[in-house]
Amino acid sequence: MQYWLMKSEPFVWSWDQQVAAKIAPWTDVRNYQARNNMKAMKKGDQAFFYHSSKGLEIVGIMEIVKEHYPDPQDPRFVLVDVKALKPFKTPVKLSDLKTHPALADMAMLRQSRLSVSPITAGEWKTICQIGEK
DNA sequence: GCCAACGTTGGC
DNA sequence: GCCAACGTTGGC
Repeated sequence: MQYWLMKSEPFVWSWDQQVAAKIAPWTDVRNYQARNNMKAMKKGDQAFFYHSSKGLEIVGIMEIVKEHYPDPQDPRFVLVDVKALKPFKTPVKLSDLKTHPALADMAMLRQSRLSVSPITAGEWKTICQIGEK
């Protein structure tokens, strides 16, 4: 199983909307590196939901329920379907990620503009421990 | 609102 | 294929 982090601006698509929608496609990724990460996703993989621009925190965990398929808006890009699994008790702030020594190599920190990035198993565990406190 | 860090575009 | 100019993302 692989782990991911997916960013969304909450005023465009928020965690609460994701929860209400149950299963929804992850749309509007227009970056090839992010797309390639989406193509690498397998059914059953888990992903953090991160609120960018406003919030700046990981708010919960999602599961990939359908692997990549062409984006009808632009066939060069793809969609995956995701489902909210559970919210964090304590959202994990960007500032927490930045200050934690075990997370210094996180892909999203190294490349802040990448909207879909891989998370290692170790990073996943560390972040979940903070979020479930 | 600013700006750093990228990514994309288009002329050559 | 290079690179300057421009556009976008996203934190501050």
